[in-house]
Amino acid sequence: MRWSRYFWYTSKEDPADTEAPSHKLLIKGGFIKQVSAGVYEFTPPGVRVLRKIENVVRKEMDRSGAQEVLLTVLNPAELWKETGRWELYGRELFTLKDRNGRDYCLGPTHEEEITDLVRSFVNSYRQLPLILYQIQTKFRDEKRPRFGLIRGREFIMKDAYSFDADEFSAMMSYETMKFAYDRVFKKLRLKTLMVEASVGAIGGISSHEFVVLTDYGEARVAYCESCGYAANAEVVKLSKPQEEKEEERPLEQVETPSTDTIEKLSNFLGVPPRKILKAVLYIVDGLTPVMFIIRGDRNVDENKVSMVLGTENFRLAEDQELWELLRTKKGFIGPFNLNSSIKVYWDNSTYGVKNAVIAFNKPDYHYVNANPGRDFQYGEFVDVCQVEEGDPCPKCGASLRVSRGLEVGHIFLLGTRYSEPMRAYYKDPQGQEKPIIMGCYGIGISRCISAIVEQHNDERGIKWPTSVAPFELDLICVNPTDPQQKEVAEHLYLLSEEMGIETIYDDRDESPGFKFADADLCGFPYRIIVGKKVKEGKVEVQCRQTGEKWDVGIQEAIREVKKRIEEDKK
RNA sequence: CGGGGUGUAGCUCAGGUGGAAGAGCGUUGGCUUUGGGAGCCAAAGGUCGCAGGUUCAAGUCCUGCCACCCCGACCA
Repeated sequence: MRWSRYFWYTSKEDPADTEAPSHKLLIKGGFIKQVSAGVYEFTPPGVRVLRKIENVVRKEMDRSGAQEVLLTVLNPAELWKETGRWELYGRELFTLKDRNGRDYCLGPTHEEEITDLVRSFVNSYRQLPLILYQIQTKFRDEKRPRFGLIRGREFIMKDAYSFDADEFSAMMSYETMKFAYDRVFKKLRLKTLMVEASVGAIGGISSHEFVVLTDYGEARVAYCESCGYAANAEVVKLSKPQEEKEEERPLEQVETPSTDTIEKLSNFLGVPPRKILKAVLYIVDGLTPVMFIIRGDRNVDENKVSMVLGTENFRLAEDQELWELLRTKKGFIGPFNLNSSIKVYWDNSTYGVKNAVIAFNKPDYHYVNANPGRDFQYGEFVDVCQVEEGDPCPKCGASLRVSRGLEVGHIFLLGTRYSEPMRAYYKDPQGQEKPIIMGCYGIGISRCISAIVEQHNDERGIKWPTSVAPFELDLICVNPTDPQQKEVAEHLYLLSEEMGIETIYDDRDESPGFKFADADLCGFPYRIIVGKKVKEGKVEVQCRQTGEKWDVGIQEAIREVKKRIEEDKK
């Protein structure tokens, strides 16, 4: 491809309104252009990267026996009503009506549709197992799109669905996908961590996420460097700590004016936050108050709360509700003198404290030196504590590391969540009707572009792994007005095409620095520079990943680059 | 959905206290230049996010709305 004719425009200036390196570089490098919040266009080079990723995924899916389908973007509401998700999915669902007033949505995921497809053809155990997949644009009306392709409202996803006759077979399908995912991410040069994930309120059986560690992810991931345990922070179990050994001091009521945060209270009393018992009041389903007591230096993990409550429909109580329910205000909530209708849960972290500070619903007062058994009674213990760096690994007890991560893949053994309500049944060898066991497996294709850039960039720009680079080779003619340079460059261009190298030939009439800067920014794995040295029969080869550069004879240049490209792609 | 911020040329931004719409980059034409985002000359380019209001006069002040970005809660 001759750059002078190619629809590819980079920017010298950093784009405004971008934060994440991948977002910045993809826009600056002219791979994508924003159309509205979370909606992006792909330019020709952007599409080339996208297609390469798709093809890596496609190849590994096909290799593991999955078969490609193409479902629809426009989904009729009826299917979604069959599983109840028309209501459950909530505001994330992009919905619309046709001219006759019939309801549709733009598919955010395709369990309903694939189940419908399968139930209409599969009716015998002989037709199972089966794995179908598609690569399709999805739509989710996200509350907050973020970081370019990392979280869009329109995005491209590979979603696969497995159909099995029994749970054992379903586990096999699950494992097959797990291995396929490992291969995919290896080929994309994405360092991922496979973490245990929440099976969520829909009650799946098993679930793992493939996570890229980066500050611009939205998942919190905990992992153990000593035993290899890794999990989404929300599923890491934290148990009761050792009982503290400390002499019990006499209980006091202390006036603690306007200490409405743990920090203020801790400073005011000169007591470390871990000795303070914090109470948090939630309102469930808009009416039922539920109180959680947790150690002051810890935070409530609302994902864990939803597990305890069995619903996601809860929120923190507002100031007015605190007054109506407890006659107190924020900072002075405690488990004392409560109306019996208020359920109180004690987080495991509160176990065994001695001489604690705790509020008792009297504004501007706290108890100091409160001790369990003597001054208050524990109730039901739960685990709603957000995991922090250094917490004990639930497998081996070593210190956990906690880090932000970007979820690029998710595998989920669904069971019969969809097949049951949609009556996707098959007849077993005994002639019994049974629901198909399903699994679903996603890879965020467009998100992977960002993830790769997050892991492969430097201050000059992107460093694409060869397997996904828009072009493998950037051929730069330093001075196209020099007939000798021009001739050599044209020759090498033709030769590279002949050798099957994907080459962009930078024949633009621009200054050398301009072309070099673009080469760095756009991240081609290899660069051949045709410049002054052609007089000595040499050109320069550069490798973007390693930064090495060396001169080679004009005749050897293409062959040498070809060899390296082949190496990279293994 | 809560909190914060931004909106002026294609892009990045400047425009105290109201008084003729600006710069750099990019674009177009010309000349020069060619190993790290070149130089000189000339030119084109604007619904100052939108709608109201105050005022002799609004990019600037007031009200409402919209869009986008960031932080939190949620998804690949």
